[in-house]
Order: sequence, then structure tokens, then C-alpha cells
Amino acid sequence: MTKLQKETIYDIAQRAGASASTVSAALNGSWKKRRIAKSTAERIIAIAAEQGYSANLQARALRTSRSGLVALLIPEYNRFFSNIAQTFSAEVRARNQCPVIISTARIPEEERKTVSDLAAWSIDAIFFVGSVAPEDLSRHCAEAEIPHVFIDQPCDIAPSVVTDNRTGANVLTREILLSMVRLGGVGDTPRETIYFLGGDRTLPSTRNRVAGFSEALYAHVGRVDPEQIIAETYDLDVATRSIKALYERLGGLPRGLFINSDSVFEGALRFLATLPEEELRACAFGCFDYEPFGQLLRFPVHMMRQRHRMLVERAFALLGSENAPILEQVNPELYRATLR
Amino acid sequence: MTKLQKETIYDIAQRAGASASTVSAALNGSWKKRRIAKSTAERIIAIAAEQGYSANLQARALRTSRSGLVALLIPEYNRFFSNIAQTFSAEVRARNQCPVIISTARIPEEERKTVSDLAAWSIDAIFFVGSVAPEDLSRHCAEAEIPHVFIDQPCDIAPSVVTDNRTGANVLTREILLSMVRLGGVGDTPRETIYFLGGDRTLPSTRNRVAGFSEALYAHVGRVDPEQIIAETYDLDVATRSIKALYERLGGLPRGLFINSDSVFEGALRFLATLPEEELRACAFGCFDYEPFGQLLRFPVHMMRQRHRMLVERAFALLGSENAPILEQVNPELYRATLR
DNA sequence: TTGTTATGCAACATCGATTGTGCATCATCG
DNA sequence: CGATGATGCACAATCGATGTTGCATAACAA
Repeated sequence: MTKLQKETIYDIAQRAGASASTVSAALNGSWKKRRIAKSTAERIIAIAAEQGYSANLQARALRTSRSGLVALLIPEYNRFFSNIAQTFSAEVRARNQCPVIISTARIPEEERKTVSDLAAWSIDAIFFVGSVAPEDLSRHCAEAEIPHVFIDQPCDIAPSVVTDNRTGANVLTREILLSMVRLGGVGDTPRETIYFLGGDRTLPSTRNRVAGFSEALYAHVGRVDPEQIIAETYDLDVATRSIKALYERLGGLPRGLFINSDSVFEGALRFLATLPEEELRACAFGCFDYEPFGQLLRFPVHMMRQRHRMLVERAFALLGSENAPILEQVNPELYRATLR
Repeated sequence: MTKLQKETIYDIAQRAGASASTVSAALNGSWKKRRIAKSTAERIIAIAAEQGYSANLQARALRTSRSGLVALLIPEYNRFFSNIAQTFSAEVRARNQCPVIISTARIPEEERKTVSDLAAWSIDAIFFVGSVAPEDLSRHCAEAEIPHVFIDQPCDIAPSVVTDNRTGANVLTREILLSMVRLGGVGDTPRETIYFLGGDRTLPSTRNRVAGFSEALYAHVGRVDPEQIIAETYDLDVATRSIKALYERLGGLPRGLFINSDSVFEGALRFLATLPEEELRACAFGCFDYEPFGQLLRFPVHMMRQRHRMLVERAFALLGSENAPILEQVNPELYRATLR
């Protein structure tokens, strides 16, 4: 085994008594098209293997302007996005390409800069998950001719795969309402109603979840108060403060709580953890996202699980349909809390 | 705004009425060393900015054989590794480089292949987290002259940063024992003792945790039975089966349980969730890893939090000290379960 | 035997940025 | 005034792989 780095097609060519172009053709598989004798190709391949040769990918990418890199941009590493990252990795590697995962912390400026960087790398494709400004990013990619897909947050001008948030939220809300009935049902005072907590109303996913929530609630009691919806941000710390403020304003927990996303869940729990168990059990919880530990808390929580595997698979399928603003929806799965 | 892709230094050179080499120097900051007039450099930089120029990184990497890419290899995306990934990303970007995060599923073959791939990309450095076969990987990197560091699992022949597992486990075990005292203390029957669950004994981190566990236990009761240590794998499903088997063998939960890692925690909880609350509260739990939801379960759990920020920072600091088998330890933080 | 097509491979230009070298121009000094 | 040195920049050779072009030789037909 010699130096992994230094060996080039020229070195191999010398050893094999052939030219560099022949070696190149033999090694990248194009030898058949280039009318290289099978025996020659096999000899070269054997020598390369023996020498532990591996092509300089920069050189190849420079020449072909295709890098073999596929990127995934995520806002952060929470459970949902990590799951996406995991299946994305597997999927890319299965295609013999190299997955590159980058988190951009929900900062639009950072997202744009990252796209520029990736373009400079001649990236083959970009998957955006939970992007803040999809259209802007899509235009950037289009300019650089980079195939791209949006997951979780749709884009008006590019293929997108999203969870069916509206239906999902509707189902989850109905489930919470069902639990609330056992706790006394939806009443007239603020404390006897359900609240929607967390998320960013300016984003389509949150808007759709709010819509599903509202529909289910309206169908149940015939009215929805805008005050019941608290959706300014996904920020974890803000979630902690929001639930605390709500608790103080109402003089206790409401009878139902729709928690939007796992990060909000985590933030809210920081406050909830300080409450006595009776209070927690007097509120019906639902969370739009799945968190395994959620099933094991001191109080029951319904959860809506987004099917990350399916989302990623469909996204790959849509990669071909470039620039077509297709919107594909994947329905999430309800995990009903078992009463204890 | 023109095509993001096509603009090269030659185009800029034409516009500026200068040569490509001058443009190159102006744009990459080496113009001072190359005695380019400040006025010329500024003019070129202005034109480049106006044209939205960005350098072709393949070409640069090909020439300089440095890619600006820094890789992080993790086994999977659990909470601990995701945290590492998050701080790693930030750290790399702060250095104006591009983070590449790849999960290799604890498969040695996959790890080796990934290192080869990365070498072919002229990767600038590799951070290995929780690697299965550190020495082998280190040799590969050394051959390709890639700076590298190991986090979480040490390597005998390369710089490593790990949690002080032994001390951490000792402290955590003592805390569990303390809780056990309130539950009746350590007695003579199997059900009145403490068990160590999960992890892989062939790995140094688990070995050290077992050592710390044993020392604390020995100091407390003067003996340790090998049967008290169940550490064959980090696998989540196996953890579920192990705890179930233990429960059935003992005819109930033991009085204390040391859970090794968050994935084992998650696996064990699948079974624990099926038990009535009284049984859970009759056992003192400790987990070597921090899981925010862990503080909010139906029973108290002490947790030992690994300081991922510090681990990553120290790893960067050690990158320079190439090939020196330095072992740096970072002590974890105890999160005492509050009784409810 | 000559002309034609097929086969197998080497030469060479190319991708875009970097960098060693060299050639002007201008200032400085004895 | 010629020698010396600093200044500002252009030229051209790389880095390693790809693919087009073209030159041999062989195979075949006329």
C-alpha cells in the first residue's frame, strides 16, 4: 500500500505502459464507449486496485462540473431534522454520492451564503428542509442551475414535499378535544378551552396547522378566538416564556394544549416540569411531532409523527421534475397517548 | 446579477483590464505579498463584487490541494451526536470553512470507505466521534496526510478528546447509591442491588464507565458481582430486551439502574413505560448522557451530561498537534434528579 | 493490389485558480 | 550618468481527470 494521495492516472499509466487517457477511460467505466480493449482495461483496473488508487475528485469535478455532492440544509439538529438527515444520508450514499449536511440556524442570510458556497462547489443537488425563504433560495439555485427540492416547507416555484399539516393538525386537534371531553369538555371560560402554542405564522406549515386546528375546533364548538393561537416562533426559550405567561394569565393550565413541533415541546416542558402532577393531568396535550420520550412523561401526550422516510424518498423522486412547482403531501401518523 | 456559475477570473480580468493572475491575487488576499497596487486590487474587488463572482472551489482545491472542507464522522444522529454536530458546524463555519457531517452507522467498513472518499476530496481535517476502530482509521488518515482528531472514543496513536468517563461514572453511581439509600439501601438479594445496563465493553468509553461504576459500588458495599454489568451493545432494541429480561429474571426492577447512553435510555424506556408507576419509583435511575425529557418522566433520573461544546473546542485545539497520541479528558456535569 | 472500414490507443486541449519567474518602469545613490 | 533596487504587473506552467481528434495498424471488400 503506497501513499493514498499521490497516485494519479499518470502514475498508473506508466506502470501499465498506457496513456493517461486510456487509464482514465478504463477506470471511469467509459472504456467500452472509447473502444479500449477489454484486456487493457482489466489490466489497468487491476493495477489501480493494487496501488490503492482513488481519483482526485476535485480534478474530476473541475473537468465535468459535477461534484457528486448532494446537500441537505436544515435549520438545526432537533429530533425531526436529525431523522431527516439520517435517511437522507443513507439515500445519497445508496446512489454512490456524498451527502453533505449543513445547518443554517433559520438565518436567511446564512442560507443564501450557504447556497452560494455550494454552488461554488458545483453541488449536484440541494435539499432544503424547513427553509425560511424558499422562493429566494430557489431563484439562486435556478441561476446556478442546481436541481433542488423543498421538504417540510413548500416553495411556490419549485418541487416540494410536505407533511399534510392541515389534515394532520385537524386529526390531532380532534384527538385532544376527545381527551378534553373526559376532563370536562370545552367550556366558556379561557381555562376550559384549548390553545395552540408555538411555530411561526409567517410560514406555510404553521399556517396550515393553525388552519387544521381551527377547523377542528370550530366543528366542535362553533367558534375560535384568535387569542387561542400563540404562534410567533419556533424558538425554544420563547416557548418556555409563552406557556408560563399563558399559565399566569389564565391562573392555571388550559384544558387542552396543541404544541407545535418538538422544539416547542421541549421549551414548554421546562415550565411544565415545575408544575404538580394533578395540574398536568388536568390538561390534554397534543404535540405535532414525534418524540419517543413524550410517551413516557408524567402525563399523556398525543403525538403526530411526520414520516421522514417517506418525505425524503418522495423528495428524491421529485428531483427530476425540475422547476415544476409540484406540491406533494405526505400524511403524518397519529400516536395516541395511552392512559395510565 | 449575471450567471452565478460562469464568471471566472479571466472574465473579471478582461473587465478590469488586468491579467488573471492579478485578479486571482486581488481576490484571494495575497495581493499585498504579490506587490499589487492597492488601487488595482480595490478596483478588481469592486468589479468582482458587482458581478457576483465566486471562485470555483474545485479549481482552487485542485491547485492548492486544500479543499476548505472539514468532516465530522458520527455513528448516528442521536441527541449527543447531534449536539456535537451542531457545535462542530458552528465552529467550522466560524473558521470560514465548510462543515461536512456524515454518519456511518457504526459500520467499520463504512467508516473506512468514507475516509477514502474524503481523502479523494482533499479534505482538510477529519473529526471522528465514537469510532469503532480508531487506530485503523488513524493510519488511513496518516497515509493520506489528513489531520484528524478523535472525540468520545480515544485513539492510541492520535490526539483524542474524551469525556472523563471513569470519574463521571463514579460520581453518577454514587448519586444513584445515595438515592437507593432512601429506598432501603443496597441489600443482599439481587433485587436490592444496582445494575449497569448498555454500552459496548470492547470500547474504551464503556470500559471506563464500568470501571467508575465498579469502584463506586465497591467503595460502598465492598463487592461487585460481574452479573451486575450488562454491557454488550449500544443497540436500542437490544436494550429493550435486556431490561425486560433482567426484570423477569429478578421478578421486578432492581433497586438501582445505571443506564449507559441516551440510546440505551430510549430503548429501556420502551419497556419501562409498560410498568406501573410505583415500581418505577422504587428504583433509582441514572443515565450517562443528558436527555432534556429525562427530567420530566414519571420517575426521577439522574443524568450525566457530556460537555459537547468543550469536547469540540478542545478537539479543534488538538488538531495542530498532529500524530501526538495526546489524550485529553473533559469532565461531564451531573444533573441531579429533583424529587417530586 | 488498392481502397475502405473497424479497431486500439496516444496526443493534446481543457476545466479555473494559483504561483514562480521575468520584464518593464521608476526611484535612489554614488 | 550608469548601476542598483524597489515596484507593479503579465506570462506561463502547473494541479489531475476528461474527451475530442487523429494516427497508426488490422481486417475486409473490390
